[in-house]
Amino acid sequence: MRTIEADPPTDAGIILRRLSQYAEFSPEELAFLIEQAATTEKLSAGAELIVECEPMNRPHVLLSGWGCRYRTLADGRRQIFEFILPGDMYGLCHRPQAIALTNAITLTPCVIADASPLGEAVLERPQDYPGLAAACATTASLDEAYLLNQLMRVGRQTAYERLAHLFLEIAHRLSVVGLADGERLSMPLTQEIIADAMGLSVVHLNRTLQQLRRDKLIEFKNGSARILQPDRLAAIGDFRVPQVTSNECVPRRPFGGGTFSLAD
Amino acid sequence: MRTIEADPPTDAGIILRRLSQYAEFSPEELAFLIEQAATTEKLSAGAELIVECEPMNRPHVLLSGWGCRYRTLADGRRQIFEFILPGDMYGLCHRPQAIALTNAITLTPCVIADASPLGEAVLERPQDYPGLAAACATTASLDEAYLLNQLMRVGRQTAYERLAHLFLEIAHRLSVVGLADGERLSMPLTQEIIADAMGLSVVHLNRTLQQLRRDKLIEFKNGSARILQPDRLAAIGDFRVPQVTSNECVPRRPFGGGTFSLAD
DNA sequence: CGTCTCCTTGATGATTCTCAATGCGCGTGG
DNA sequence: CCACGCGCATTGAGAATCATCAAGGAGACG
Repeated sequence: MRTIEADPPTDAGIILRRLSQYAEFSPEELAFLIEQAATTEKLSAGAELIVECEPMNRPHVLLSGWGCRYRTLADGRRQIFEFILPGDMYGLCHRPQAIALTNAITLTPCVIADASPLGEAVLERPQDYPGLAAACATTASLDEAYLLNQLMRVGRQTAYERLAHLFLEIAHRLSVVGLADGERLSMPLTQEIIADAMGLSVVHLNRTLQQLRRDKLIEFKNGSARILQPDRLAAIGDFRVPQVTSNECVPRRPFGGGTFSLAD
Repeated sequence: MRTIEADPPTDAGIILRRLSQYAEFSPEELAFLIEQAATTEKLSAGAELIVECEPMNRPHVLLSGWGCRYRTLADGRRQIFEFILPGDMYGLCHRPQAIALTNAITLTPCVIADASPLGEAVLERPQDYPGLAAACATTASLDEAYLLNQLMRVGRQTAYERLAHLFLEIAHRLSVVGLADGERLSMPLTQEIIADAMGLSVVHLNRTLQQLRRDKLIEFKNGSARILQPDRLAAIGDFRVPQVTSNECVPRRPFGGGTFSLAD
């Protein structure tokens, strides 16, 4: 299941690409970040990243592939809480002796990097790494924002609306790390996975996806998706790009719906 | 809507009662904590605590009353993310210049205390206040655990199961601060509020509550509830007491269902 | 060529929502 | 004191959403 790989394979840049969105880094911080991708590990799909109720060990960065955090009920029903996308960190927690609140697994073959030094720097000596600390705090807040979005979708939106919102959110997250252009994005999830994330049955999810395709809103083709009408999707799913740090912020207005460009 | 009150009215002890569950405090930390309840403020029901998309200002502690975090869709559908109970903190964020991801309001008349010094101590000088920092980290993790529980309920449980789980969770949280004994707890929520939290319509919530009463699982009487059969409720809702720091932790087993006593 | 995974479809039923109306307690003002 | 309004709980009826069960098809792969 696990293969240690000493040579940095390709993507150390994805960490930079991601985190440099959220703060300015000193040259030392940059060097420190690049080092994080020194030791990487390849995982096949279905590998355990985090096990619920066990102590959290080292924080990691996902360099490529998709993962998710989830929990199951006693009878096997599964709820996926959030997807872990390339450039995301997982396993970082402020609390000492923290135990995991959820499971996490890989959904596709993945490459991960041990980010223990980064985690330690941010938690133990934030004053020495202000840029890194700020960037990690921002990613943590974004994670919370995605979790809240997820709850909003599952709690108060129809299946159709949920999917519109989900695909825009994923497209946006992927575009931040350069894995989605204006319309096309990679979408390696099976319908069962999407269903477990959206709180739907596979059958109903399948039919709702068909509806989206029939309405010419999204296309799917062997592992990738194409957002055909981002504006209509945004209106349907009431999607807005998450805003976590103070800049402008469009206040919520009924049916106003901030227009959304996948390019940004 | 707001009334400034200089004299500490009654409950400074609730902060201690809550936080001392999670860490040992030095005498200085204790004194520091007690000071937090010096300036309190009374709010009526429906008062805004946090406004989405606006910069977060000072962190607070809720001393009495209930609040919630929520967001609404463009057409008015509301999702309540979590309840804020006596002893809970809100408005604390690691990120500088953070903007609020959700709204928060009071659901009943409330008394709040400004916890800015506490927030500053924990965020800026955690090494000087190790106990406080650890306790706040733990409460933050518990908040995340409650949010995940909420998503689990709404995404994968039936209305009946959701309510069983919710009431046990609230009973447990209240018992931590001494506001619930083994079976009886205060329950000042309207059905509309519970419905918005559980992602249900008011009508269906009403009928599901009746079912719980008919099944002799819970009783409701003018603003308070009585848990009649905690074990059966725990089995129905698949409830387990949240475990956030490393001690023993019952691993998830199909239909094993850790038994649950409200007393602890 | 068989097997496996995943997607798709049809049929049926349960869950849940919406609309609309009624009842009940409580405070307020006449 | 009583009528009234208001917020909240409750009920009935009908419809939409969504789940379940079961089966078939398409593609990948050894």
